[in-house]
Amino acid sequence: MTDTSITPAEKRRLKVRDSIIAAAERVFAQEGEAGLSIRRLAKKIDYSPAAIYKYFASKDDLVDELKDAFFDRLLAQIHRIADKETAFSTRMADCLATYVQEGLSSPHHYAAAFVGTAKDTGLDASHPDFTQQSKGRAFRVLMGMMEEGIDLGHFRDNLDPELAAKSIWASLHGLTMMMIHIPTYPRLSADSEAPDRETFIQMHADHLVRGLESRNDL
Amino acid sequence: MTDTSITPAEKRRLKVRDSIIAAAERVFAQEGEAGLSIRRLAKKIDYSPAAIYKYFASKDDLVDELKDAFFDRLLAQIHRIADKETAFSTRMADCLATYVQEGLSSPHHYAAAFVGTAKDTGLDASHPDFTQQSKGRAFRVLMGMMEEGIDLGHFRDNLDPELAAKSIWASLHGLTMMMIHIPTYPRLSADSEAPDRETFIQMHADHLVRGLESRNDL
DNA sequence: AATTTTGAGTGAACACTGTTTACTTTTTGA
DNA sequence: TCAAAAAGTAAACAGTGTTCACTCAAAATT
Repeated sequence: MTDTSITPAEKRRLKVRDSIIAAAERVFAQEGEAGLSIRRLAKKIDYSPAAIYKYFASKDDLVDELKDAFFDRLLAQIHRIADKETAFSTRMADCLATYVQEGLSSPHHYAAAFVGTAKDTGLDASHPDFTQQSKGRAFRVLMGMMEEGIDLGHFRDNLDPELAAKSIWASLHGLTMMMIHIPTYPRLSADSEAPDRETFIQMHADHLVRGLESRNDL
Repeated sequence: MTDTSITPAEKRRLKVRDSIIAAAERVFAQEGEAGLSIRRLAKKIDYSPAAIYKYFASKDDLVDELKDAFFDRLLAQIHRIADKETAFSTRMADCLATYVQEGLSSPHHYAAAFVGTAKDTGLDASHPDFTQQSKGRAFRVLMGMMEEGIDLGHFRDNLDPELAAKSIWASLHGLTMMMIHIPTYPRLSADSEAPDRETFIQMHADHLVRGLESRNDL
């Protein structure tokens, strides 16, 4: 039990590695990938640029780590809502809104997480890593709620849970991206009655849920 | 009438300018902004890199022109559908699908058009250029259909056309971006019954329209 | 305890990037 | 014809990610 097989050398190495990530995170959060240069990063932690390549194979690898960490946080927030035992409708709506809001809280992370990198497995459920990844796990939460909604009779029973979940996800993704890239979204003119972002997000979520609901007509 | 005040010199200048744009377009369409370098572009058209700066203030300016041209094409496609005199429902659904498909036909253009550049006016209707821009004009088409749908009684009459249109747009944008960045979207596993993209786009559009439709309950 | 081996860290270079500046050459208008 | 304007360029500046040969200190082995 005492032998955790972690030598002091490894401990030191991890410390340096973490300091690189921490510094990178600070820059990335504020300026995104464009503002994060290896040389700049090296200066910040008092190492040579080449040193960073002893810890990360490439800049992309380093940035991927930041993205993964972000998606872990996102997943945690989603679970914080999804695991509640509140009524289904509010739980669902809250989940959708939380997804967008968490994305907006780290716009650079969120946007970067969706531009395809090499090791990106997309949402291909057949990929071995899929269920392990935070992105995949976040999707499974959404898909689980989808199934619950269908079982409860809230949603049309002719829906394919996976496809419906992917449709919803796309819509959430779109709003998040719009709000990230267009600072004024969804403000109209300089009009007085423009809704704040939070209420617009809720409206959006409301539209999405309505699109799935079961009805008498048709 | 004969004096269009376009000198041979201006004509030549425009020819060179167009050749720059044409070459840039070819590279950009296939490799995106990352693959488009001024030096590479200069080689392709047999000019020095510095020459390009006699025609464009910056690379961003040049790329902006490509984006604008793309959005003009997108708008044209939208109008091709929207101006038809078919039934409202099919017209609306076709418009939404066309938007996504046109985005997918030029993924680099589409994705790049939404990362904010300096002169980007977003969707702020108060901005003087807003109605002139293709993006703004495309939005007005969508918003017009929104109003039509409400008038016809298809959509709930308590909807704000502008906000509803922006919600729909965000959802379309999301699906387009997902399909651009995740090559397998929305494929499930290697399952047989995975729908092709076109039917998924239609399903998505269907969900969106349903979310706006008027109903008896509630 | 001495010696070998491993690994951390580095300076300098490579091959790029967008952009600017000073300069030459060509074209145009008077 | 000649001055002025415009077109085009080579070279440099200030960056970028990355690699390589190298040093030096720490760990492992004898």
